[in-house]
Amino acid sequence: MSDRVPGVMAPQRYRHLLATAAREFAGHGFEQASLNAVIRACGMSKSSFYHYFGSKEALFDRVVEEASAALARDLAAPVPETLAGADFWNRVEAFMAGALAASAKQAWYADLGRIFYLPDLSAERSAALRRVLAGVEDWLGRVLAAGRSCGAVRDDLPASLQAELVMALLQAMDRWSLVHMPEFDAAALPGLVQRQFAVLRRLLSPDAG
Amino acid sequence: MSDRVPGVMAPQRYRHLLATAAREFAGHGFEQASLNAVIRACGMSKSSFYHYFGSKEALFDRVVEEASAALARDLAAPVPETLAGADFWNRVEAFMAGALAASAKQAWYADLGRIFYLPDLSAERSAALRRVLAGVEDWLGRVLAAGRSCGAVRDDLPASLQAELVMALLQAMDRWSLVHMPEFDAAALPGLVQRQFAVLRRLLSPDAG
DNA sequence: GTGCAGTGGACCGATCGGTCCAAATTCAGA
DNA sequence: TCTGAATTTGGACCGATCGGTCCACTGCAC
Repeated sequence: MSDRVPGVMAPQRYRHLLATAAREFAGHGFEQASLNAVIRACGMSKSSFYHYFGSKEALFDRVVEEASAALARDLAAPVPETLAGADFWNRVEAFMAGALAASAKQAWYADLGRIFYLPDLSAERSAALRRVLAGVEDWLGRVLAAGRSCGAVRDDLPASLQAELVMALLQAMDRWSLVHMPEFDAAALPGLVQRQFAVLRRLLSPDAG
Repeated sequence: MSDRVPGVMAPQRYRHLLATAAREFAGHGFEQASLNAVIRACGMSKSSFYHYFGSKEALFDRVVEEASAALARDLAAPVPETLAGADFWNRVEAFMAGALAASAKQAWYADLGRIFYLPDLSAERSAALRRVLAGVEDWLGRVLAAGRSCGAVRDDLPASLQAELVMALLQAMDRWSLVHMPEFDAAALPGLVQRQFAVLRRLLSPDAG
């Protein structure tokens, strides 16, 4: 009956470990996160952990890999070049709405978000995180290029700067929402999200809208 | 000849200690910063340090206090309400140019900047940092209010969100500049700074400019 | 039985912030 | 100039925590 496979953890313990680790890493960053705390919370002993993972870094990499893979699976990010056209901004908005809905559904995804843009310092240690960051950066860069190609995105600033600004704005909105959301009633929420999207659009659109 | 005052460190040693600590805190955040590394770098022993400071936290507080006091002295931030008027944006731009010039002059100020917006986690420990953050937040809020009162700043988003977005943008520009500045020749620099300011203005101005 | 995946837990060396005390240094009063 | 108190210092030491190692013991499969 048991689905045990040698060298592989039982699925539910594995999920529990990764979720606990994700929370810990998201909350404290890689260096400050306590591996001891994670395995303690999972009722796991040191030797058991090190039987399956080579190091704290390996656990971090696994968390990043699994979470980003799941997110990519759920998100179905469009090929950037297909966004170009007259309704560039409508397509972007549609994707963002979908992304927002998906990420609100899974705490797992929020942890991944906090992992990959809160602590710049953690990135240096994890090849997996660097890979994911590079992937997002590349995708965003191509989206911006597509927007420029159809006149929907202004070109008076370096694209790399625009990408950094977009990431910063999204992160700031996220952070603000976490803190101030409870103050707003649910009815005002869709309008707020829409106005937040409008901020991005205003930032990137050429002057003569 | 010696200007020794009981219970007070010799001025140059004091400055060296604070500067070293500022760099360490800015680079690693409060928790991850190594007090041992700081005093080692200053050729100071544990007991000497603890003779003058009660704790690592006290050192952090002192760094924040001294740096922010020096910055406030150099900056001469205008009373927000005096910015209101037809040339709100010109006044803001003038102030920002002055602030940029002042902060570029002193490495000390850059460290303070990194200290107070990179690690949200460090803020919880230091009353001094919380106080400075609250002061900046309050000042920025009043600037935004002044801008609204004269129609220079849009009011379709919560002011607290606008403040957070402004901080995020400034930080992102800062970070981007640190990385990408070397790629641009000095001639292109003033135009770039101007366009970065234009980004802020575009973010905050009402649609019908 | 025998072998091996899996586990508990003692243990390691390093680093952390912080304490303590005795020696060194400084300085005032005689 | 000597002396005694106060200030300042070096450095051993403390308990805790860290990531990581090691080994003996379990329990199941063949």
